[in-house]
Amino acid sequence: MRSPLLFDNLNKYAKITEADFEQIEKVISKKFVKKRRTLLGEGDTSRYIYFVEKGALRSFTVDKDGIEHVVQLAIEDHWIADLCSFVTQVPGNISIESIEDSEILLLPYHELELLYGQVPALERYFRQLFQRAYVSLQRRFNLTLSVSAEDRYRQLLKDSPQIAAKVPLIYIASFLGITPESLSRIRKQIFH
Amino acid sequence: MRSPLLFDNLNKYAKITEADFEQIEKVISKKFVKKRRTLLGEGDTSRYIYFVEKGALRSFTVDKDGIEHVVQLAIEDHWIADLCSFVTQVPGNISIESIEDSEILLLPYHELELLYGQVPALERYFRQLFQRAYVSLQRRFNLTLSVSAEDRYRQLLKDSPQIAAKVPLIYIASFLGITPESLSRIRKQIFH
DNA sequence: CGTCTATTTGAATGTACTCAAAAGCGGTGG
DNA sequence: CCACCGCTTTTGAGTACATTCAAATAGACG
Repeated sequence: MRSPLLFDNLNKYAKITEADFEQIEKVISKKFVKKRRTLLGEGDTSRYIYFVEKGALRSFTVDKDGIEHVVQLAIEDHWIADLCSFVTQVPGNISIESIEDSEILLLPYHELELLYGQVPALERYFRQLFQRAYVSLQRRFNLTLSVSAEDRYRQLLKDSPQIAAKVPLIYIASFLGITPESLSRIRKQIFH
Repeated sequence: MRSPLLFDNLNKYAKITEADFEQIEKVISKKFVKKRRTLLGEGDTSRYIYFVEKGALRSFTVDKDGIEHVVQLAIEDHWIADLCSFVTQVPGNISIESIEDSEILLLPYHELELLYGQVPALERYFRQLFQRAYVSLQRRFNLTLSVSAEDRYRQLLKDSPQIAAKVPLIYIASFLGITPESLSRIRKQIFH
């Protein structure tokens, strides 16, 4: 269960000692998933928050017409969850699925709550994580309202080149709030 | 500085005793503002989080073409702030303005941080407030991507009839992410 | 190789936008 | 009290960007 990737990530935003990390490791489990596997279905309560060690995941909702809307795209070294369901521990309407074969760390809700008391630095880490989530969502929402689909795609290329490079077009289009056809045309435009 | 409205609001989500409330009251100040006054300008650092006792406020950003985008509409009994700037205490890009003559309570950042240590129930209250802010933003974003402008307006009529009733059309249109002209036509459609 | 999924292209359509201008509403000062 | 001014709402006409529907092509995987 040694995960240098997670250890370094935690230390990017908080000071987590080796002893702290051993505590954390005890409650984390690792999962290998194949491509296109559902980790969390609509109506499930999110028991875990997921840390991507390798691969890529997406979270999405399904609207009344059956159209999927990608809420989040997560690659290596990032967390993903239905935060709404995770923090409230009630059933949510977000699904989480692997985009490719992936390796994931699972951090369970109740154990995390207990750990907060034992490892204060961890609470700071997650409080900041939630703050960043809010701020980045607000920024993304703002972009969606104020700039064209093409500029939003250019922004994504700049902000998250790794995501733009490895995630299939259909999911990126959905994440940007446009159709795959539109993004295909935008790409053609940009790259001649 | 007695504010029964705030006292009741705090007790809706946490158990705040009379003694707790006296502590809180000490750091709160009250402000009367005329219509169309700026409380927080672009580039300011948000020293306060505002509680609306009476009237209505809006927060908004201005994009590169000078178009305003309403981020939040707040009436009586609601908080409003540039949460991004408030929690980080760095300059933000959100402005806050009164829509009509209003009475506002100001809760300052540093005093709130200190109070957290003395009144644990207050920390719980604000943690939950931030969580609700995140969840409601996610929901709004989702609606913007998945349903038509007309359905979004109908949703607003259902969720926040008081806002729909008293806030001028231009701000509601901006909040919904459409032009005033479009909302005017949608309204005509709905109300014959 | 065949099937399933993803991407690209074309053509027609539509929803909301821009621009322009008129009408309505409200507050202020002469 | 009325006239004026600024801001808001409405209406009209033309437009643009992204959508839908349909179908062909390309890739991935067993």
